[in-house]
Amino acid sequence: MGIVTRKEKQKQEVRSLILEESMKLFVEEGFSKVSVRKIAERVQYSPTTLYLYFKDKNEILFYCCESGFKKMLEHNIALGLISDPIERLHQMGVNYLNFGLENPEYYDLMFIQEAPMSALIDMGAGWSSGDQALEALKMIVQDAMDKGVLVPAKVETVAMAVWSMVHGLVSLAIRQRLDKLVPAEDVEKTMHESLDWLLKTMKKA
Amino acid sequence: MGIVTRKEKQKQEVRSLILEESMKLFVEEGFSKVSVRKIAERVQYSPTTLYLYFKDKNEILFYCCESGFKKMLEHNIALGLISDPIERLHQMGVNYLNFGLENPEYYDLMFIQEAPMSALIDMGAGWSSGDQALEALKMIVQDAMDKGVLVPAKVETVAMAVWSMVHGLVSLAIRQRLDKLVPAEDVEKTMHESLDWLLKTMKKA
DNA sequence: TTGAAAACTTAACACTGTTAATTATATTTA
DNA sequence: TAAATATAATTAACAGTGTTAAGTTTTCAA
Repeated sequence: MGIVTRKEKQKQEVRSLILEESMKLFVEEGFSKVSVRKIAERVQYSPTTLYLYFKDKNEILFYCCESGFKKMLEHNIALGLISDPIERLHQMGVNYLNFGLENPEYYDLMFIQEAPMSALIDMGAGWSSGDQALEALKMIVQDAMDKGVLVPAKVETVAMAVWSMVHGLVSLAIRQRLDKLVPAEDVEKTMHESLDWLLKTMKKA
Repeated sequence: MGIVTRKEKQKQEVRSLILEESMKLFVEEGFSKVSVRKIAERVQYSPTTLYLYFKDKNEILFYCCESGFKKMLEHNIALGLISDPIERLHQMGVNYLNFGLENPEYYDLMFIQEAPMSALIDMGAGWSSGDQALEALKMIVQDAMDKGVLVPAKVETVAMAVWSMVHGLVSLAIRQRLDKLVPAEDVEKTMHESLDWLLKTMKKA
């Protein structure tokens, strides 16, 4: 349990502190409006110290996304209880919409911003919790086909369609593009109607 | 012919010049990497002069979007020839995907960036060409229902679903999120398959 | 030709992400 | 315990950003 591991632990604590405070700031003010100096002030370190723990601002953001995915997975824990795959898929979609609308800044970071992905590419690392969520989606689709409640098709194709649809809804809503289609006060309701429509439509008659 | 109108015309020319060069730069390098100073250098004016023609950088971007929509509408001129509404809707979707994939930076400006919309809100102005495109979409959906090839539903709901789906596909692709679902080289093909799937699925049996 | 109005530029402010060089703080060795 | 070393954190600086206020040049009418 040498001294080396204790130091390692301290280092991890500083890292976590930076990530926590960064996340708070990102959610409060949005990625682009948060500067390294602002984060540094919050964690009571000099701005340049952050560069000893992270390669750059993008990398900080990237690690924040991981916690966003965990938050998202929490929304889905109760999902396993639903046996009907279509119903489960539907609830998953509802959760997705709710997560996006309730945490627009999180959602922005995770799915709209360019930065996290370029950080990922620079690092050659994986996207573990993100991949996990996608696997869950694919499994439900597969299950639905196996149980014969969905017209057979390539799993990836259908999964992509469903994901794109809910992502499209959330990201257009977040960027205020959906007000162009229906009055602002009806946006949320219509989003859910669109999701309902899709699920009803794709369900095997 | 008054001198006042000639001056007005000159002013418009400078405006157009700024917009043209800005658009080129935005497409070449992406919005966030283009600075006011870079634009100014291209148009051979001092940076501050741009502020005599536009309120701020966002407003420049906003006016650039208009030309993006015109570009998009061009993709759709041949559409009127297709009589089957589902087929027409399908082709519209294909055009949308192609436009997005061929002009990712344009697409980014028009549908992903936050800036143009906040400029619009500041101005209290409309989104004329954008609205136009959405009207076209709604009309096709309406037409399809009238002709009985689509299960009746609220037009806005279906239009939102379709738009969200294609937007979701393009925006996830642009941000490299779809590589997480299928190998990068299969992304484009699978996107089209997803669109095909949606159209086939929603078509009244 | 003078005076006013329009067009444009220079200088500056308060920021940004990031790097190199420097100082302070622990830890290890003699 | 004192000196040497390695680690951690800082200061100073660079080159850039959007934007504003003040000053200058140009254009045009009286």
